Formats: sequence, structure tokens, C-alpha cells
Amino acid sequence: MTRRIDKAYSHKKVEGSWYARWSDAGYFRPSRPSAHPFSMVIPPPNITGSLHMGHALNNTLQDILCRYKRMDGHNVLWVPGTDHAGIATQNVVERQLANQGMNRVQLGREKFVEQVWAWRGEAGSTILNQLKALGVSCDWSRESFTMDEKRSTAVKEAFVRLWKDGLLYRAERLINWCPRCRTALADIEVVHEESDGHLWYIRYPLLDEPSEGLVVATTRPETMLGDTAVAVHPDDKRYQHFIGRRVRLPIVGRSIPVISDSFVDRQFGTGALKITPGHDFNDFEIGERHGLARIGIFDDEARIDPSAFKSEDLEPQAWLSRYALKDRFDARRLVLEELEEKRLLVKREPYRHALGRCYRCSTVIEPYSTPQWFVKIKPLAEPAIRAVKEGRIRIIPEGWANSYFAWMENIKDWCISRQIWWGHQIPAWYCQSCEAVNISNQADPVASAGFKLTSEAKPIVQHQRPTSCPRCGGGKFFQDPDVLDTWFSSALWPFSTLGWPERTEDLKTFYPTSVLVTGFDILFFWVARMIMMGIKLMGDIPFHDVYIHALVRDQEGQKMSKSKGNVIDPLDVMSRYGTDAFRFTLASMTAIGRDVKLAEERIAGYQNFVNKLWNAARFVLMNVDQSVRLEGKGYLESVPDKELNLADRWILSRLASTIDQARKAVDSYRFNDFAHTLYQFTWHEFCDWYIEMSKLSLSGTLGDNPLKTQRVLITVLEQVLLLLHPLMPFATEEIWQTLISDGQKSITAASEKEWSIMVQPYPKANARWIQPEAEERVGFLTQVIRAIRNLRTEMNCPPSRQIDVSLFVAGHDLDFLRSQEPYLRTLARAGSVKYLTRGERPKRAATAVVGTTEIYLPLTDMPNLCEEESRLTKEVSKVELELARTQKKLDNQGFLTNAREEVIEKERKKAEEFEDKIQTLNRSLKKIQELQVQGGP
RNA sequence: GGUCGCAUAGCUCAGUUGGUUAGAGCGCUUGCCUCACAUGCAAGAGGUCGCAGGUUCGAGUCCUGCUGCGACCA
Repeated sequence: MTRRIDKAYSHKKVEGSWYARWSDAGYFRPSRPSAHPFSMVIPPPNITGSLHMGHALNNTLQDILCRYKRMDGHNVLWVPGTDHAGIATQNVVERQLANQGMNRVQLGREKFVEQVWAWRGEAGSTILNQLKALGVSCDWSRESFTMDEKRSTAVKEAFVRLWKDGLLYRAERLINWCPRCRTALADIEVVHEESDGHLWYIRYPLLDEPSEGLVVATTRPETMLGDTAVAVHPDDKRYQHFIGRRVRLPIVGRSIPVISDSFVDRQFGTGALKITPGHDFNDFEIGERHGLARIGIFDDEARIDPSAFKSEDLEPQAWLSRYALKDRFDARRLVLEELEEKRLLVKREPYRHALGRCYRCSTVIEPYSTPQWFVKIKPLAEPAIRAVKEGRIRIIPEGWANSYFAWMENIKDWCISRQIWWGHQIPAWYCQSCEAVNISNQADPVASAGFKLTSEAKPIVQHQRPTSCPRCGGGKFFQDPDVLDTWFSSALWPFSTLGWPERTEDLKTFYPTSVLVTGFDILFFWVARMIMMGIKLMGDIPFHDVYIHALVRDQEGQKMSKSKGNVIDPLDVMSRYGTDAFRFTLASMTAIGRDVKLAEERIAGYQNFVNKLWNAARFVLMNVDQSVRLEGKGYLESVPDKELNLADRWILSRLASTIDQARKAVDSYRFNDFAHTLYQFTWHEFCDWYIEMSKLSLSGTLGDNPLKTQRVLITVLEQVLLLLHPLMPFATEEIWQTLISDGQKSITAASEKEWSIMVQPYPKANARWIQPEAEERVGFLTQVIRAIRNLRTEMNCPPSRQIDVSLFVAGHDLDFLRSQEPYLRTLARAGSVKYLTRGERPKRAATAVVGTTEIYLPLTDMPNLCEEESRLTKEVSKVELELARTQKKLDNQGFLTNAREEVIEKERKKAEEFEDKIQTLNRSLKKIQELQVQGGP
């Protein structure tokens, strides 16, 4: 008749097989061409990565949306894939080579890239396989990689189109250079970090009067080798007589001018600023304004480059041999020593300042002047700003829109070329004969594959290698050695994954995508650039909504990091607590605009919830006849409304409003509300009350039709499973399958094609179920039951002992409570229930008041009398306080004239209730005090 | 330095447009192996909503200042 399942839920038994079955059934692919599309692209994880909490949160939220929308009838597509992560991946493979005593130069570009591909083949899909453990329902048949063939075509097309539209240019600019990665970086790839350094004060003697001079203050004394001026503020009285004169640069001996520029901060240091246009962004701008020479003193590893000084007509060049090929920090030491010897170092003071570091390897970046490719960004940024301002793209939470605007409005041209080998090589070629003058062979081939191009070289930009030069007809070309910033290819992701530049069905159906779910850390790196590229290349926004979630932190609010040792491994968590518990935890902690502080106890708590659900199902399976269970959908269709009892109507009404709330929550990305609403209903309404109440009907105590109760039970359980499925896919599937099968094979509630819970319709609130009156009545009933339980506990009456209850109930509540007496007997363990008449009150009793209903339990011994006395006293003063507060409002003329009528009425009712309650409690108190005076029982 | 955000129970956090006696989970205390569940049941303790002003009949909620913490940008 009934089915039994294990007493406790075991995620290890359940989670194994479902994922493959869903995938094999094709449920992850869009399959409702006529339905409204819902599409997302995954923020592609780096192929070098392994699953961490950030990925887990990000993908859990996406999967919740996907599963919800899919059940709700949408044609859902979620595209998965990975990102080739140029610098990071190159670093990994270079480290491997280093372990074998090799480097990439020895290997050569072609072989090296081959090796990276090999590495990618082995390790590159680790993270996607780890994601599967989370249960993510993305369409693996559309898996993409930023460097696969289709995405490479898209990158070339985008580059050529931008070039043709005049949005790309190649120029020599001061850029951020990582001397370890030996490549240029974009501005936002530099992380600014406060660190302790020094401010050195150095004397620069006047050329014509060496006994006098200017003292400059700097954090980077080694860059003085490249100084081409000293600047002071034009209004600075201290330095008026220096402006226009020249000083001799110590060590180098170069003669440089003293200029005036209002950029100079008079408060900083001495008010005199050394100007190094070749290695400082501010100095670069000053240099431009004053036509100063720009001397790059470093090579691409930030070592002093002797060739930088060759062209200069300087005095003795002996100093140069000491500095040649010394790195920045050695050079600094040498410079300071030499200045000290020459007594030109005036003083040193500790100074805290921001240092820019490479976001990949943390090396201090060096401002460096080399030819690079740039995207002219303003024309792209403007429509991207408008898209958000006009609400065509919605950023959630809204607060991030401000950061978006601030960044976009001050955006600078985007440096997209990287001097590495792993990535999309730039589709630009140079004619070897036309550009011969612009090519130089270089001793060190690492950064530029054996030759160097000046910024004057004219590229031919097209998809393939040209066959003949349009200018000279020559047939020899070489391709620009640089590769593109990885983010350039990620910027195309929402449409490159859908087949662009081909005009595919996918593109037509699913672009623009519905929502992008991501972390705020890549708002500028990625989100902003997708918007710009989408609008430019597709002519339309890439997504309607951007949902930005927070970072996962540890329970102290610290960022998780390996060095801090506070990392919680999601795979470990899943194997210990179960994926469902983990997903539910993440969702329940994802409040809009808040960080997620993850503590393991929480996960354990939600593991208990999964078990609770499991056991509710166990109860249902044990109590619902198989014939009812297997008859399929619409368990309640055969039940006339009038056959439903109060409890039935109550739980159905609560279910309806739960469905409503849950939908509203998930529709507005309030994942925590979504989880909490369902948790509350499942545990504290369905399990705590309805299941308990249903037992009376099932056992025949109530005298109503137990089969009808079985139908309510299975209906509510099934709806709960459907509601919870997006949060807990595995447990809900397992239970649902048990529910609808006879233990063999046959499936009743689902068709063969749609056998899984994940393709069943998401619950909709049934308007017929909503019954405020039933909710109010059960609210009252449970309050009375709680009050009786409370008194029992106060009196130390064990649950096993029944106790006689006396009630004074006014008006229509009397008939109501009489009709619900079986619940009082069972749920409050009442022996007998006596209804008191108006003048009648028990002599020795513990008292509680619910609304106008008075509850009395017999008091048997002295200690109980004392306890009851202090309890009542406390209760009375508590209620008196409430009454005073309410009374104060009612005495306030302003309140009576200004407040809404219903609010006033509410206060009046409250006051009345409080007064009655105080009266009743005081009467009981008096009786008890009389008894105590009489000396006990 | 600029911008933004946060401060509510021991801990982690909810609290949509101002209007029940400010809620939840975990933890804690007490009593229970009650036939779905001890991964449980029942009951309970615990908050001057960071501080100081202001607006309002009414402020955890709106405004100003302060303090502390955090993030982003330079």
C-alpha cells in the first residue's frame, strides 16, 4: 500500500546519478521554440582556475534562474564556456617549462603555443567538470572557448570592423608595463596598493652657479637618470628666480631646465618636482605641455638600458657602466649611494604611497613607452552610458550604476595589445619592403619575436595574410607579433557564443540575452566592455538585466585567500553537506547588495532542512495510499471544496501566498527571500502544523474523509518540491520520482518525454485557495494551543501527562473552539476541556490570555503558585507598558487628526485588548496571592 | 584625496512605499527518544535598531552632522 524510504536523507546516495540523466534527456537544451526565450551566458571561468566560492555562488544563482524560468515555460538557453586567460595561462605553462630548465624563447613561439594548447586540453576543462557537481543546467552542446575557431573568427571580425570604422589605432604612448610578464597592461589591470616607502630629497645644482640649487623630493630616485626638467608652481614665491634657469642633473650630468607648471603641488615635498616624462604618467603630461624630451631608461625587464643614453652628448659616461642592466631596485640603491657620496642627498623620510602592481603577478608596474594598439573608446562609451541611463539595461542593485557611470565617463583609450604569445594574434600585417625602415632586429626576441616595429609602421588590417602589398606590390609580410587582451574576446562573449558574425538562429532567438549574473569585480573589465561591443557590433544591448552579486567572504568578513588559509573549498563542502544544502545556503545568504559571509554551521543548518523535507515526504509516502499517489496530476480535483476542513483550507491558503511570495522574490533577484519564504512554509507551516493536524484526520479522530486529507498532503508536498527544485535540484528530483512511481518503473504524473521534475510547470498560486478567514481562524487556534503549551512548561508538566484545561471564550469564538477541540486535545495534550460561564473562574489556576479568550490550567502545589505569581506579575507589567505606549498615541490629538482611520482603529482595539488582558491577569494574580496568604493547598 | 556603501539579539543577517508588541537561522537555557524526522519536538531567555540632532501626529525606516568599518576610483 505505502512506500517506505530511508529514515534519514543521504546526499551521497541521491546526488550521483541525476545529473547525467537530465543531461542525456536533453533538458539542458532549449526545447520550446515557440515559448518566450530566456537566455544567459556564463561568465567564462579561466581555464587555469579551479572551482572556488565565487564560481559556486555565481553559477548557483544562474542555475536557480534557469531552472525557475525553464519550469515556468520559457525557452531557456544557458551557454557555458571558458576563457583563455592570456597572461595567467602563459604564466602557468612558462612555470612548467622553467621546472624543466627551459624557457619559451628556447622553445620558440609556435612550439610554445602548441604546448599551451596541449595543457589546455588536459587541464582546461577541470573547472567546467567541477561546475557540473553543482548541478548547473547549462547547454553543453553549445560550450564555447574564447580561443576556439568560431570565437577566433569573431575576434578577427570585430578587430577588422573596429579598424575600418576608425576606432583602432597604433601609437607610442606611456602605458603600464609589467616587467615580469613583459607585456603592456590596460589601466584597470593595474591594482593600486598602499605601501611603505621613502621620500628622498635630492639637490640638483644650478648649471651656472653650482653652489646653489634646487631640492626635489621623490619616491623613485632611480628615475632621475631620465629626468628632463624640474618643475615648480608658477606662483611659488620660493622659486621665482629659478624659473627659466637650468640645473645639472647629478650623476648623468644632463643640463635640464627649470619650468613652471600649475600641476605642481606646493605642499608636497619641497614644492620642486623632478620631471621624468619617460616613466611617470603625470610627468608625461607635463612633458607634453612643455615639449620635453622623453627618455626611456629601462628595457622591457625594467633594467637600465645603456642604449637609452647613447645619443646624448653627455660628459663622462663612466657612470653608465655601473648602472647598465641593473634592475630598478638595484639602480635605486646605486643612485642613492652615489648621491650620498656626492653629498647631494639631503634627507630621507618614511612615506606611504600607492604603488601600481600587475593584477596577475603583483609585480610593481613600470610606466613604459612603446607602440601599442588602442581602442578609441569615447565613441563606444557614449551609447553604452545611454543604454543604462535610459533603462534599456538595468543594473541590479542600482547602486552599481553610479560606479558604472563614473568609470565610463572618465574612460581612457583601451590598450589592447599584449606582448605575449598565448592569445589572439592581431590580424595586422606589415609589408617587409615598405616598412623596412620601421623594422629593427632585436637581440632579445622574447617580447617581439625577433624584430621591433616603430610606431610609424603602417599595418594592413584584414582577416588573412595579404597576398600582395597595395602600395609596392611586394609579397612578403609579417604579422604583428602582439596578441589581444583576453578581455577583448570576452567583450564579444554574449554574441560570439551565439554564432556571430554568422547570422545564426541562436543569435536571432537569444540575443539580447535576458540577464547577466556576475560579480562586481569585473563590472569594468567585462560588463562595461560587453555593453560597448554589443551596441557597436550587434547594434543592440547584450543583455537586459545585469545582476551583480557580492563576494563570498569567510565568517569574519575577510576575503578568502590561500595565503590567509581561510578558504572553504566548495567541492569539499558539497561532499560533506550535500550540494542541495550548499546551494540553499548560498541562495539564503544572497541579499541584494550584501557580501556573503559564509560559515560552515549555516550549511549544516540547511542540511537539516533537506532532511526535514525528506522526512515530510517520508510521512506522506507512509500515509497516502498508492492508488491516490499514482493517479496523476490534480490530486485535489476530485475533492469538493466543502469537504475540506479548516486545516486543509488553511494550508492551501498559506501555500497560495507562499507561491506568490516566492515568485515575486525570484523575479526580482531576491534570492534570500526566495529561500527563506520556502523554508518558513515548508518547515514551520507544513511540517510543524499541517502534518500534525492531518494526523487527526488520517486516524479517523476527526471523522472526516481521510482520503481527502491524503490528497491535500500529497498536493502540498508536490507543490513544495516543485517550488524548491531550483534551489535543491537533487533532493527534490529524488523525492518527486519516488512520489510518482510505484517502486518499479512506471511513471504516472509525468509523460515519458518529460519524466523529470525539472521540466514540470512551476507552481502558480490558485486564487480559489486563498482564504483569509481560514488563516485568521487557524492563527487564533494555534495561539491558544501555544498558550496552553507555554503554561504547561511553566508548570513543569511533562508532555506525556495530559492536563485539564478550562477556557473562558467569548462570543462566536466559543463555538469555534468547541468545534476544534480535537486539536486542543492532541496538540496541547489536553485531558478534558471545560468551557467556563461568565461568572465562573477556577480558584487555583495558571492563567494566560489570547485576545479575549482566557486559559486556565490547574495549579497543584506551592512552588507552582509562587512561580505563577512572579510570571503573572512580569506579564502584567509587560502588557501595562504596551498599553501605555498605545494610550499615548490615542491621547495625542495630532495622531487622531493625521493618521489614517484604519491605523487609529487598530490602536483603539489594541488598547481595549490590553486593558482586558491586564484585568484578567490581575484577577488571577489576586487569587493566587490570597491562596499564598492562606498557606498553600 | 574623491565617490559609494554598511552599522539591528552572543554570532550571521532580514526588515520593499514611515503606522501590529522589530523578525529569522545558528548559538544558549529548560523539558522531552510523542508511532515522518534526536539532522528531531516543545517552551524560553536575549535588542535604549552605532552616537547626536532634525523633519513628522508617529522614525529601525526620511534628512544633517559625528564615530567606526568596508569597497571602488585616483
